[in-house]
Amino acid sequence: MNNATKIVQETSDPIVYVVDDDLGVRDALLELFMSMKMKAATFDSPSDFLERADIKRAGCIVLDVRMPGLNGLDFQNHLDTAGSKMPIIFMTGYGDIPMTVRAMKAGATDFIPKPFSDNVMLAAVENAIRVDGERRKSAAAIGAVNSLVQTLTPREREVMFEVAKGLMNKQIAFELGITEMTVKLHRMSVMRKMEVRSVADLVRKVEQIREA
Amino acid sequence: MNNATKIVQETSDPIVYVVDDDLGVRDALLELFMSMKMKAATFDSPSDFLERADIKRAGCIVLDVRMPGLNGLDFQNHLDTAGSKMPIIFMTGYGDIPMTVRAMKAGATDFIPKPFSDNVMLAAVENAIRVDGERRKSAAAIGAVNSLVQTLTPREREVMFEVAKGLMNKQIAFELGITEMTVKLHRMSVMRKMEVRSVADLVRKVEQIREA
DNA sequence: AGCGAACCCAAACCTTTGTTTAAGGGTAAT
DNA sequence: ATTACCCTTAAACAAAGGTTTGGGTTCGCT
Repeated sequence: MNNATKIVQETSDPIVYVVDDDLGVRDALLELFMSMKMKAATFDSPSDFLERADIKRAGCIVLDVRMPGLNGLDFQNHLDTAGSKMPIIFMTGYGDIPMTVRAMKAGATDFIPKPFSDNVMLAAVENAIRVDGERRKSAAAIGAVNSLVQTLTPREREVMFEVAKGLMNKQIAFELGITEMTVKLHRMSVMRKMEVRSVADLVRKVEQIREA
Repeated sequence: MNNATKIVQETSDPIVYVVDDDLGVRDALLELFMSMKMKAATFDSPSDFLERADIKRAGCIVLDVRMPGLNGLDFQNHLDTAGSKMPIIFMTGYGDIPMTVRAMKAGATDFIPKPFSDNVMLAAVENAIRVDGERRKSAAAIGAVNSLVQTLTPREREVMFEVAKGLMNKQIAFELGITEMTVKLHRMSVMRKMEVRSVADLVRKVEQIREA
C-alpha cells in the first residue's frame, strides 16, 4: 500500500468525537479509544466542537448532556441543521428519566450515566459507528441516484416521473402537450442517463429518491 | 347511524390497557381515561393481561416495569411473539437510566417515572395511539397487497416476481422453461388479480411486500 | 454572429407486449 | 367419474415501446 492510499484510509476511518468540559473525562476517553486503535478527538465545549470538527465525517459523538451554552437537545437540532447525521451518545452525571426519554426519542443511540465502565462505553460506540455506517450506506445509494437525476434535462425529468407513474407514452404526450414521438426520445435519454434497462428498475430508483 | 354500526365503531375504538399490580394506580388511570371519553381496561398482572386482553386491538398498553413474573422487556418480546404490535408505555417507581434506554431501544413509545401528572400520561397515551394508528395504516396496506398475492397461483407468483425484476417475457420464459406465450397469459392474470394496469404499479406493490 | 443545449417532430422499422380464441394434459377433490 | 383448477401451447392480430436517421426552433452564452 502506498502512502497516499494510507492517508485516505486514515481520514475516512470512523472517528469518535468526545465533547465534555471535564478534562479528566476527555483524557480518559481519548486514551480508551486510542487503546482500541480507534481514532478520536476531544473538545471542551459544543461551540468548540462546531468550530473545529468535521461533522460530515464517518463516526459518532460522545457528549455530556450538561454543557455550558447548549444543552443536549439543542445540540442535536443544531447538528441536524448543519447537515450532520452523526449518531450521538449522551453521557450524564445527574440525568433523569425524562431527559433520557427525550434524548432517545430525538434519535440518540445511547444514554450512559456516569460513572460508566469502559466496556459499556465501547459497546455503545461500536453500535453507534455501526448505525452510522448503515445510514451512510443508504444515503450513498440515494445520493448516487440523485446525481444521475441531475444529469437529466427538465423535460426528461418530467417524462421520467410520468413513466414511473405507469402512464403510456401517448398519455404522457397528452399531459405534456407534445407528440408521442418526442416522449419516446426523452424516454430513451432517461433510461440511458439513469443507467437502467427496464421500467421496473427505473421505478425502483425513482421510489428511492421520492421517499427521501 | 344504526345500532350495528355503532357497536362496530365502539369495539374498534382505540383502547388503553393498564397493567399494574397496584389497585390504586389502576383505578386512578381508569378514571383518568374514562374522564377523557377513552376506552380503557385494567389488569393486575401481565399473565392476567395475556389471558384476557385482545392484543390485536387498536390502542396501547400502559405497564409498570416491575411486575410479578414477567419484567418489561420479556413482556415486550412475549407480545411480539403473540403477534401484537401495540405500543407500550412504561411506568416505573424506581427505574434507572439503563432500564429506560433498554426499553426505548426495544421500541417503547414512552417511559414515565411515578408519580406523574395526568397531562404527562395523557400526552404519552395520545402519542402512542397515534403511532398505533400509523402502524396499522401501513400494515393494512401491506395486508391488502398480500391478500391479492394469495389469489395468485404458484406459477403466476413466479412470473410476477420475474416481471418485477424487469425481465422480458422471453427471458422469463427461458428461466421457467416455458414458452413466451404462456408467460404472457400468466402475466395477464397477474395484472388482473393484482389490480394494477401498469408494470410500474406492479413493481410498487411487489416492493411493498418484499420490504415487509 | 456563432455555438451548444434543450426541445420538438416525422418516417420507417423492428421488438415487445397485450388480447382473443381454441384446445390438450395433469391433478385433486367430490 | 365428473368437476374444477392449474399449467401449457398455438395462431393471429392489435397495441405499445424502442431505435435510427434527419431535420427543425428557441434560448442563452461567448
